Amino acid sequence: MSANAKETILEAARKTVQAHGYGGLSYRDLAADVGIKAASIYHHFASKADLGAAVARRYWEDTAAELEAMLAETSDPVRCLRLYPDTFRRSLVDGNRLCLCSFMSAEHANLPEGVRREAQGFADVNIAWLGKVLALAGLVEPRDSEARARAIFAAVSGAQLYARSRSDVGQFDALIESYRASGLLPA
Amino acid sequence: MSANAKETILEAARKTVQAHGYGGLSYRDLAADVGIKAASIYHHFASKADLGAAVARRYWEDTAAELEAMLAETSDPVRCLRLYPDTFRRSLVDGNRLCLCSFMSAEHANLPEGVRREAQGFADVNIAWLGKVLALAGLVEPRDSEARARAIFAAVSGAQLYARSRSDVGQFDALIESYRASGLLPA
DNA sequence: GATTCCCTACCTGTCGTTAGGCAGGCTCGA
DNA sequence: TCGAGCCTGCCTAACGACAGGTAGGGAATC
Repeated sequence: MSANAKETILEAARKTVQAHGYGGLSYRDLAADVGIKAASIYHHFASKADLGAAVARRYWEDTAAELEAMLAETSDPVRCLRLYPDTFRRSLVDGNRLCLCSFMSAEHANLPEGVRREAQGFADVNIAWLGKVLALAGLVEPRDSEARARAIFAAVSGAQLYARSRSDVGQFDALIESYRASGLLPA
Repeated sequence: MSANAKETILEAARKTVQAHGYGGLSYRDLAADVGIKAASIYHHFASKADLGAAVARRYWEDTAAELEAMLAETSDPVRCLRLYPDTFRRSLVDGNRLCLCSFMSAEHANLPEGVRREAQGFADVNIAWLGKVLALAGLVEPRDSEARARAIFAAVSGAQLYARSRSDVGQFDALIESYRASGLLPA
């Protein structure tokens, strides 16, 4: 447990926040999850705010790497747009979890400043990537690509939120399909 | 204070939940808000779960009435679709608040069953109304109107969530405009 | 006289956080 | 090679604050 305790804590905390939010993250429960005591977490993170910020930062870093890898692998922007909703879909499949950024956006008013900032990073990363891919695909006017990117990100987030409220991934799939039918996403 | 204490509590609780969620709703703070003591709330609501369910129920009832009134007033479905995002916009303007249903959807895993059910009622009401209006407007195939209604509801919710995370109503307006430009909403 | 509405006082449990200690592995001078 | 000292990672125990909820009483209303 010792070697990568910090990583184990980060991972467990991420999963908890995606299910119960930052407010639902408790040092005692988290410690029990990873098999240590609550006070021991303070050896790795100075405060809950520090932990929250670290979790959110790791979340967008991982996502940025994953999205870049996807684009590098296929180099087909339209296919990338097709695959994009899958990251959100996976959270739902994995225990009906929400995007960490969405949960923290809801909790916006209760969040320490550092946590808030890192949570926004996730949206920034997604929108930047979508904007780039949309420009590569040439589906929208270049000057509209960032606005469209934001729209796609917000809409997919909303779809995940709705599907989660029904504990039904099928609802997510249907919503994405509707986005394609309506023209928000390429068909 | 006595005559409509229950109503005052419901209203104050609704505003708190829209800002801090069900988890962020505390009997002590709520009591202080309305000018009584925490224990006195139990004369009106038997438990926090009861209060939460009542707040959510009132929320969708009010929304249902408001939407029906709007449709009855203008009887122009396209204009109704144009005005629809305004309900969400108003929450943002009023203290950067979120839709109560969206917040509770995020908190889904932490909610008592009764609260969860009433929170879903809001989405049901919105989707049913949107479906009806879309059918009246004849903008989509009748058999697609409910799916499109769901898509609009989810997308607008997502837009509100994103705008809130930036404390910027302008982002909401821009997102709605993008939805119109892309064809999700009529232009 | 019963009901309504609110009160004070208190219960148990959980929260984030801190103080202080203990065991094992590291470095480094004698 | 040995032991001293230090760092790391974890522990137990406790702190004050706050949570939801309860018991029981007092005053006004019907």
